[in-house]
Amino acid sequence: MNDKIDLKTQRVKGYFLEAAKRIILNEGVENISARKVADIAGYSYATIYNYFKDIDELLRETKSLMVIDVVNHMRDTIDFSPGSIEDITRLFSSYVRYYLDHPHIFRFFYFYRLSDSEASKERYDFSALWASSFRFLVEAGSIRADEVENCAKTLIYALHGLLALFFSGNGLTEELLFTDAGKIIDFVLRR
Amino acid sequence: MNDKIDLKTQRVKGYFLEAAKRIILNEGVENISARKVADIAGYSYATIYNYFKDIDELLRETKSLMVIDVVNHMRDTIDFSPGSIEDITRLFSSYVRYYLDHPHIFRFFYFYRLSDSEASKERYDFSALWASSFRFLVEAGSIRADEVENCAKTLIYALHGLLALFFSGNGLTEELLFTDAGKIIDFVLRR
DNA sequence: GCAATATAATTAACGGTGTTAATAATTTAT
DNA sequence: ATAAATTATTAACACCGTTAATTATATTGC
Repeated sequence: MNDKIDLKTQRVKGYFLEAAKRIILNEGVENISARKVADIAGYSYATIYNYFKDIDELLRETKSLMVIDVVNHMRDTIDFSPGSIEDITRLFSSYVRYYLDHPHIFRFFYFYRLSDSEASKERYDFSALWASSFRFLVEAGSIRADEVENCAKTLIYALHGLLALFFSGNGLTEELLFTDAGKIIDFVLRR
Repeated sequence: MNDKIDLKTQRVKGYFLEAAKRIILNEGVENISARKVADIAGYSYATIYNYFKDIDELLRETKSLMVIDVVNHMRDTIDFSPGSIEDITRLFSSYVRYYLDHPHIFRFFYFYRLSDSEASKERYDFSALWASSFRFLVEAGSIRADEVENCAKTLIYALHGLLALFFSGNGLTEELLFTDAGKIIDFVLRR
C-alpha cells in the first residue's frame, strides 16, 4: 500500500520536475517561478511545498535529471574512441557545440548557485573517460603515458573556461571562442 | 553652470555606485536590492531611477568601477616580469588566490548576467600582457616564439575554467583546484 | 455504503522585489 | 520674492517565495 502512495507521490513530483525542466530549457533558470511551475504542472503554487522543501530543492532535483539527460546525449552522439587529432578536435567541438546550442543548460549547471546540500556533493569526474580517449596519442608517440591525465585536464578546463567566459557575457564572441578553442587543442596536442 | 549640475549628478550617482559595490562585496550580487542600495546611499529607493534607467544599468556601472579596482590591485600586487617557471606559478597563484579571497567579485563578474548593452562590449584582452610575461621562456628555450600566445591562452582559460568550476559549486574542492592548477601549469610550461 | 480520519490541494496572507506615477520638497532663474 | 524647473519622496502595482488556515479528496474502519 505504501509503495502505491510512493508511486503517486513520485508521479506528482515528476510533473513539477518536468515543468521546471521545460522552463529552464526554454527561458532559463532566472525566469522560473513557483507559480509558473505549478501552472504548467497543473497544480496550485502552494502544492509544490507538499513535495519539495523549497524551490531550491526542486531545482536541485531538476538539475540531477538534466545532468542525466546531458550525459545520455553525449554518450549517444559523441564518439569517445578517436583515432586521430582531428577526431579529438571533433569530439571537443561537439561538446562545445552542445552547450552553444543549449545556453540555458550551461548557465543553469555552472552559473546558478544552488544552496549546498548532500546531493550537491555528487561530483562527476570525467577526466578518466577523457583520458581513455587519449590513449591512442600515447601509442602514436605524441605524448608520454604519464602526461595523458594532465593533457586531458588542461584541455577540459581550458574549454570550460572558454565556454564560461563566453556565456558570462564579458565580450568573448562565438567566433573567437571557436578560433581560440582550435588554437588550444592544437597547442596542447600537436606540438 | 551645467558642469556644476553634472558634478552634483555624478556625486549622487557615486553614492549609489559605492553602496552597490559595498553590498556586492559583502553579500554578493544576489543579495542586492534597490531598497538596500538607497538605504546605504541615504536616499529613497525611487531616487535611483532618476540616475539610472534600471537596476541593470546601476550594476553595469558598478561592474565597470570594480573591474578598474581589480586591475589596479593586480598591477600593484603581482609581478608581471617573471624570470622562472616558479615565478609564473606564483603569478598565477596570486591571480587564483585573489578570487578565492573575493568570491563575490568572481561570481558578479562571471556568473551574473547583465543584459546586453554598448558598455558590455568592452573587452579586456589580457592575453598580450600575459604573453609578454612569457617572453623569457622563449629565451630560455622552453617554448617557441610563435607558441607564446597559445601557451598563455591555454593557461589563462584553463585557470579560469578551474575557478568557474569551483565557484559553480559542482563539487570541485579548493584543494583539488590548487593541485590541478599546479599540474596544468607544470604540464604546459615544463614538458 | 457511510461516517471518521488522514491526506492532498487550495486560497489568503505576509513581507519581500523592481518599477512607475503622482506628489512633495528643494533648488534655480527671473 | 515669486515662478519655474529640478530632485526626492510616498503610494501603488504586479510580481516573487513561503506559510497557515481552509477546503476538497481519498482512505480507513465499521
